[in-house]
Amino acid sequence: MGRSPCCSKEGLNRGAWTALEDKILTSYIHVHGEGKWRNLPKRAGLKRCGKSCRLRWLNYLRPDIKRGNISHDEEELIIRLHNLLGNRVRTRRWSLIAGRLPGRTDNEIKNYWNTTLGKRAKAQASIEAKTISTESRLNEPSKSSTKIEVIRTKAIRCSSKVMVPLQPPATHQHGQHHYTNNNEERGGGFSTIEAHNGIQMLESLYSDGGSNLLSFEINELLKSHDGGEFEENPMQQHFPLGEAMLKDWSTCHCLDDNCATDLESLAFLLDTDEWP
DNA sequence: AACTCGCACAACCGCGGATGG
DNA sequence: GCCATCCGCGGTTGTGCGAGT
Repeated sequence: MGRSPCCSKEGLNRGAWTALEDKILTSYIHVHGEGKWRNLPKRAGLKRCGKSCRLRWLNYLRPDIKRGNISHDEEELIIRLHNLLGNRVRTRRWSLIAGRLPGRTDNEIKNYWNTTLGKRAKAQASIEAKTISTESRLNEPSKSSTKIEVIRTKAIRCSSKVMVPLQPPATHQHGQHHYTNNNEERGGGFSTIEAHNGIQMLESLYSDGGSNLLSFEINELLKSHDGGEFEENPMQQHFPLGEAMLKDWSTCHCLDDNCATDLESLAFLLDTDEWP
């Protein structure tokens, strides 16, 4: 049977939107409101696909869109919510996260995760893998003859030299894309990876003592998932957010600016090429 | 100055759920 | 219940821009 395409692609504009197209779309929506995306281009006189119009409006033209860099608070919220929702396959993950961040779009958050936070997650995963590999090698010297592929990373050397604070890590410079709390730092203080299921995560969210997550719609989250059970989340290995960590974060004493100094030095160690 | 590379973000694409006839 | 259509989501791609060489 197959699906018919959302629109004929012939004769339609593609790529970047022009100022005139933006103006036409904005004016049309102001008059007629959102919705009916399929017919909107024809009615508005735009040579665009309806989906393209919808995307342009939702991600860029909407008046309540908040432009600018993701703040530290927003970033933490994204991470926490991603850990909560990241294992939920096709259950409006990004849109749910975006719903907790006024003025932010799901596309923006998704991009931010893919470009920034996701990389930190991967880096963290490599650190953990290397740490586990090293520890197991030390614990089992008789197996030294076995060829184990070890990826040498700067980070693992760092983890062996720098005692990672028990406190959760500090903040970054706002608005400059100058982050000092990359994920290596964030996860480094936890030598073990706590595997939480979603309910535990939710409980920890509710115990966070004052953040706006207190108003998190647990039922809304659960009702869209069959039985409310969470699958195993590989990302939780990347962001080992234990309950204690979440609680510590919620108290926000970790967010003092003066905490950033140690983490900046840690970041320097992670970045340096002087490791053998 | 010219070129390369990496990053950030806007936009596109395909799929699945919801809905109505 | 079946089918067609619309809407919305996540994954991916394309592109502009700044930094580095």
